[in-house]
Amino acid sequence: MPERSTIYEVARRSGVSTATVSRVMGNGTGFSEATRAKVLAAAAELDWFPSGTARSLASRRNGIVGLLFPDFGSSDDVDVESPLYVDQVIRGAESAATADGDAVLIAATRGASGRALALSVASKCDGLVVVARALSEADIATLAQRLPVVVLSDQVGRRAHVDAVGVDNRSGVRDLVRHLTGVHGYTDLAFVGGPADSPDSIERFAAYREGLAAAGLPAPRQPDADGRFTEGGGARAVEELLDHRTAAGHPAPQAIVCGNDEMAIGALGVLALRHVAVPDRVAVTGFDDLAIARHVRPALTTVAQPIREIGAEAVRTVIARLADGDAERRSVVLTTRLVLRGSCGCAYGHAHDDDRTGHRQAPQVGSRG
Amino acid sequence: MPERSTIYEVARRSGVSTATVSRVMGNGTGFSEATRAKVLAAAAELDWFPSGTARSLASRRNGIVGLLFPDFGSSDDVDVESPLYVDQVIRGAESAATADGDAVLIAATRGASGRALALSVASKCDGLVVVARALSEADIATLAQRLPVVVLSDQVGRRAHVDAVGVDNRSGVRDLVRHLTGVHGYTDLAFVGGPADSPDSIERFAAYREGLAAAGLPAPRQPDADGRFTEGGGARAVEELLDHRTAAGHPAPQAIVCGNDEMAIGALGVLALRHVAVPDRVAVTGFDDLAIARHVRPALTTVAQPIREIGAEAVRTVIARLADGDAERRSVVLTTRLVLRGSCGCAYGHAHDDDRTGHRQAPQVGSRG
DNA sequence: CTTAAGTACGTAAGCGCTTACGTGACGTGG
DNA sequence: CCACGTCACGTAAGCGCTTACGTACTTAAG
Repeated sequence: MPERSTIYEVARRSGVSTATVSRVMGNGTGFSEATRAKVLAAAAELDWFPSGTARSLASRRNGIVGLLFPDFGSSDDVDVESPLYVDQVIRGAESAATADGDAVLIAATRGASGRALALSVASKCDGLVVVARALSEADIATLAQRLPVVVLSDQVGRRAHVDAVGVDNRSGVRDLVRHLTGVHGYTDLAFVGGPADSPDSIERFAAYREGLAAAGLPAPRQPDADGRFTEGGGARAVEELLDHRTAAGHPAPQAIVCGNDEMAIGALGVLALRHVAVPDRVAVTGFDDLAIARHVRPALTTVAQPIREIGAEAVRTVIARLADGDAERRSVVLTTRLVLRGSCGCAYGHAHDDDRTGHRQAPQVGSRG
Repeated sequence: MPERSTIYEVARRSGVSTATVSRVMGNGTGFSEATRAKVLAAAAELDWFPSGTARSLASRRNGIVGLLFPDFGSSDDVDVESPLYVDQVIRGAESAATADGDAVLIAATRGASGRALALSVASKCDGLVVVARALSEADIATLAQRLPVVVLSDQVGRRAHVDAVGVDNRSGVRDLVRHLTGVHGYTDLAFVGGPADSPDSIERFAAYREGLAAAGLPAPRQPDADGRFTEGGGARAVEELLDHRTAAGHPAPQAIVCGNDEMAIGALGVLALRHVAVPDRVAVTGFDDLAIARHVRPALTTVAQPIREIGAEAVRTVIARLADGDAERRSVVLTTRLVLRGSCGCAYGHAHDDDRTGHRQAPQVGSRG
């Protein structure tokens, strides 16, 4: 790389002070049109543009918001946990940040390396978005006293001094269970959960139980199987579920409610291998409404959540907090939506059916969640 | 946010100079164990960790590599172009960066806003990865004289002073066409291309022509249709293709070779709607081997490319260049691999078949590619 | 003509670190 | 006992910007 020029050279070359150069490149007031032209010309001649780093140090803002997410890929071998979810969050975050002139710095916490990585990232950002399970409570607390932190998909409202963005898992799952029990009349359901420490998984299971209770059906204390939120895990969970039932002399459940789409897809695979007809013999549902959900056969009935919007809203929340550090603590809860396709027993068999969906509500924003 | 403490307070509190604090927090030599403990204790008491920004300015390195990618989402309405491809690149980049203690700053260039965004991002990074079509040649040149730039999936070796990472599109597509013509005996093929300015699309079409020529078949000058790399675009392209053929009194082609998986999936949808049996009446193939390719029915025959690895390799190349700016220009070409599934006419009908694949070669790294 | 309010700058003091260079203490070989 | 190398630090000069403050000049009101 050639020697970089600095604001001093630009200032000298255009016959003004560095302050004026800075003003021209920055906020845009306090100089005449003629001066502006001179400065821009000098900058262009030298191929110069201001150093973001120096700018950040002087102005105490660098226009970077960090995004920390968990990556279980390496520890979980083939069953890479839903990169799709995080990918969507990333894209949403990026678009909200770019819309504001900021950029997103991403880093995955892998197991124990969390704290050091988090500090390193935090030291380079104005604010931070932390996806659930990426960081311990203690680490979040440490960071939160240095910069604005927004937590994603965690039990909204649990923490003091930390903003949160999440979705209404409960009403989505309740609608789903009501549909399964009410419309299809299933009475024998099973739930395949995600990791036991996943707030989303916990909430979804709780809502599943509420749904069963509301239908007058008995509800188990624990998920019937743990699919770890992965396709492979879901497949294994369903295999065990089926084997257990068989061993106990029971038939397969009428419906398998999965904690996310990936596990549901794993379930579909196992059921196909075992020649169990879906949805005729067993219905299967997911959660997320990933793009893939409409492409599997039968197409997956699921609960849609606005994943990109979660990422976007998180970044907006960080930016808002940056603008007003004393604002009241903020909890955003985005709504979910039941998406009916073939796998629950609704009209199926056609490729590229229009989805039949529940109604959509406006997002709700509240404080003290 | 409370007032942040600085290295000065930590130094005073631990009874050493700021230089020593810096040494303890940084490179890790030039102090005794006792001193180290004192400094760390003071830092912990004050909840202090060094400012990445200040550190960057002083050390002329910030451990951030930027990733610029095009986002055609907004301009293309429903047909968001393959976010999946970029998502994978991002994840690959992230993992390579994290492995090196760096982080990745991402930003999407949307249409004309490109240059300003690029400068803003570049000013915050040590080096830059630019996905094909994210930036103009001129802008890349400007940036390249300030920091290391690596271009992705572009015609490898075209630019001076800019490293590149790409895949061997040609051999993948040639293998594919040989399979289609040789094994299945198809003689009437059609090609659905991506955007005319996409280097990948151009290369794949060129290889398609070579494949046809090698089989002694006539090759068109242009792709038979343009599907813009999107699912919706692919669907429309195939509709037009079919209608054209019908209008001209010709039958549908025996095989439709699509420039990427998403268009192939769109094709599958249209063919299903029109009750054209795949692969019995028309075979369909893609390119990329996205996760979804194995889930559609029939499962998609496609050419796999190591997308994550592309992102990872790009970051590694940036880092290498940072370490040795005078090293020879570097071009990395990763290999592709034919993945045979049902949609080309090979064994089909089972869910979760094992894929049958071509052989895998070691990646080739060369210079002056 | 005087005064007050702008406007268009320039001066220079940082922002919070890193690091080249210097210093003193200590050990070691001759 | 001295010269010299090593180690553990301290001193202080930046890194390349932003911005509070000050100054000179212009304009308009009184």
